[in-house]
Amino acid sequence: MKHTRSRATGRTTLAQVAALAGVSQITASRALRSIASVDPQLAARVHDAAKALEYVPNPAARALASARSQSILVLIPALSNQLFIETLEAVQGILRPRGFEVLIGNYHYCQEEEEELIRNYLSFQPRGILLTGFNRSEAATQLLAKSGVPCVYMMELRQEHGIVCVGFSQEEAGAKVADHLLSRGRRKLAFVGAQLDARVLQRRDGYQQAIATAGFAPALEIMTPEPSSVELGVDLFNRILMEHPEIDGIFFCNDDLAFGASFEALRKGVKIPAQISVVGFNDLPGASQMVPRLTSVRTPRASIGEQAASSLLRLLDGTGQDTVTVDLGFELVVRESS
Amino acid sequence: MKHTRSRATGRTTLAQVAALAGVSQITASRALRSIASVDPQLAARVHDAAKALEYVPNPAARALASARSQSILVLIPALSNQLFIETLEAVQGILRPRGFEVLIGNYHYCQEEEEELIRNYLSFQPRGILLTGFNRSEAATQLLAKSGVPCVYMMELRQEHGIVCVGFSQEEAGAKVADHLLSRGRRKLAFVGAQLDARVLQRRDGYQQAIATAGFAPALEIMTPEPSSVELGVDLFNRILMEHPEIDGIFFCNDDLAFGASFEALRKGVKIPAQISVVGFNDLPGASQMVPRLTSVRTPRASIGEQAASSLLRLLDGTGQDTVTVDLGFELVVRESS
DNA sequence: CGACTTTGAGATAGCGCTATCTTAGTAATC
DNA sequence: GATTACTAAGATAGCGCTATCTCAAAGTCG
Repeated sequence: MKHTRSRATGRTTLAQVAALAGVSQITASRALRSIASVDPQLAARVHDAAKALEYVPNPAARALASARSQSILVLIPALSNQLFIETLEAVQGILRPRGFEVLIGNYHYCQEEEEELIRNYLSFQPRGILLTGFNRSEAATQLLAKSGVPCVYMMELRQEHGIVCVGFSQEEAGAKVADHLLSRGRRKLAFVGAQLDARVLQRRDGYQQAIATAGFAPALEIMTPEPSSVELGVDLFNRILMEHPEIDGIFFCNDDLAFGASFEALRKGVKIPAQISVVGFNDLPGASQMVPRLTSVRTPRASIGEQAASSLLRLLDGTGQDTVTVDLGFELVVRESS
Repeated sequence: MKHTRSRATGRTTLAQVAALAGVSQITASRALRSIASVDPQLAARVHDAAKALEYVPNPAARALASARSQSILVLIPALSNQLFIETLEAVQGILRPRGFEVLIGNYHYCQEEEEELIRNYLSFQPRGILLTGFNRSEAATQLLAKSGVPCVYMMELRQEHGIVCVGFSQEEAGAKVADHLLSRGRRKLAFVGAQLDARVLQRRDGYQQAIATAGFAPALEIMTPEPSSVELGVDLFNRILMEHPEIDGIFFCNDDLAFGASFEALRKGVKIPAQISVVGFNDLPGASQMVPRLTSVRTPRASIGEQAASSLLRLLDGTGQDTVTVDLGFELVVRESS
């Protein structure tokens, strides 16, 4: 007897659907993929058969035969930051309904890990990749280029041939905060950055530039590679109070830090904004309820996810340009803390 | 000429590795999968060849040929809750290094969506599934059972044949909070629950039971299906102040809500805990820095993710029992707010 | 020492789909 | 009306791996 593997997966195959519909397997395949050259009547028969048999295509077989998957990789630097979660949700909201599988790669703000993730996930032949910013290892960049997989960059902007990106100007946002603090009469400004990713540095640059343009000079800059957190905000705020009592305005590059500072200020009896103005970044949920309500920069992270995913989709179906820069802007939300 | 599909994927195949190593393809396959019956010397040759050619296996081909993938599905009710993010990170920390691909399914606390996700992801033939709690649609349960894919349940406990679960007793946690508030002399207790998922209800049950056991009765219960948030905490706290001024202790089923209440209390000049004791749940980052520092129940969400993933792995390689209940406990962290 | 396990490596045959190539059948062109 | 040009549906041949089956070589034993 001819040998046949018995798998008993119990799953319906395309062949069964085709048989029931009375067409060849390839026609069934074409019908289910809505390929034009199939007679509408035949297509309808195939769809009915598929429904009747509860047919579910096998993604592995499809990927193997067509050398392309239906998955899209999203690389983000952290899940622990609410910011990226909102972006991710928006991305999924666009991609999943369109039948794409969203693979999430969290590289913990680590270039080596990002490179490793790219290497790994590239073996899944993703249809496209959504990346956060432009700062990555040379090897990672090479891998991406060599793979030929369409990429869309999120969060930062860069006008360069072949780059599709969706974000806002981190520099301008930083500048806006500096201008705001200066407009409040603050002159001894401190910049507090944690995590030190590329975006924080860009905000810092814009902020410094704005201060310089206004004819002043930054008074203090604290940059720490530690991840941003409420606790860290408490510590850094205390450090500023102790070591730099002259500071009258602080730009925390992340709301978490500003939250911690606000708590500590309440505890220490330091008046915000009377004594020190505080500005955060991202306008995370809760910022508006802080005591005092926190001035922050509202970033369009959900829209970024949405638009980036849509741009990628357009790139995939060929209706998009391969060089686009979508600037979604930001909004300085002025509240009590400044 | 014989027709051959030109794909130009440029990717090395197992056949090339086998050729370079001078063995048959199947032997190369076995060697790379570390299957015992391969001569160590041959295996070494194969590994060298694979490294030299930068061979990366094709997951689709592997999945198709073996009728099993290397992916594991994790279903969580929300990404927006920091709680689940920590669980997720822990799960990935265990699974990814072992070569598994972690598929994340977020069902937004919606049974229909969970069912849909299960239906969809099951077509990827995941090796295993990590689920949150036991509360799901009948259809979803059926799908899971029919699929035969090994499952591990997180967060809740249920001693039942064939169930592997890792979590803690939500009831006991609720009871512990009630006892604590009573021990502080609080007698007019309010329970505030949002989202109304199964776990919140379990905490509520334990809490009520404990109050009854102590010979008292709950004074107020606010349950809203809205998602938990700082803003909601503000609103509900205000509602309690206005409509139930007699309340002297509140158990917020989520820290978010307690955060909002704390802010509003500061703003309104309501003294916590002098006038009202406040207890949160989950001990999210920030709870310890709140003003006043928030009493909360620290839940072992990271350990739950870790242990659940490990249990699933054991189930997969056959070294685990199919009925296990791992109770990781919880800890009431008493701080200033009570 | 010959019949009988064990073992390890290779040969073969698909997994369930889709890319190509063919081939009838139909329409268009002169 | 015969030649050319399309079209739509089917036949064929894999995609890159692994499950099984085969078979020769190497033990094992009474």
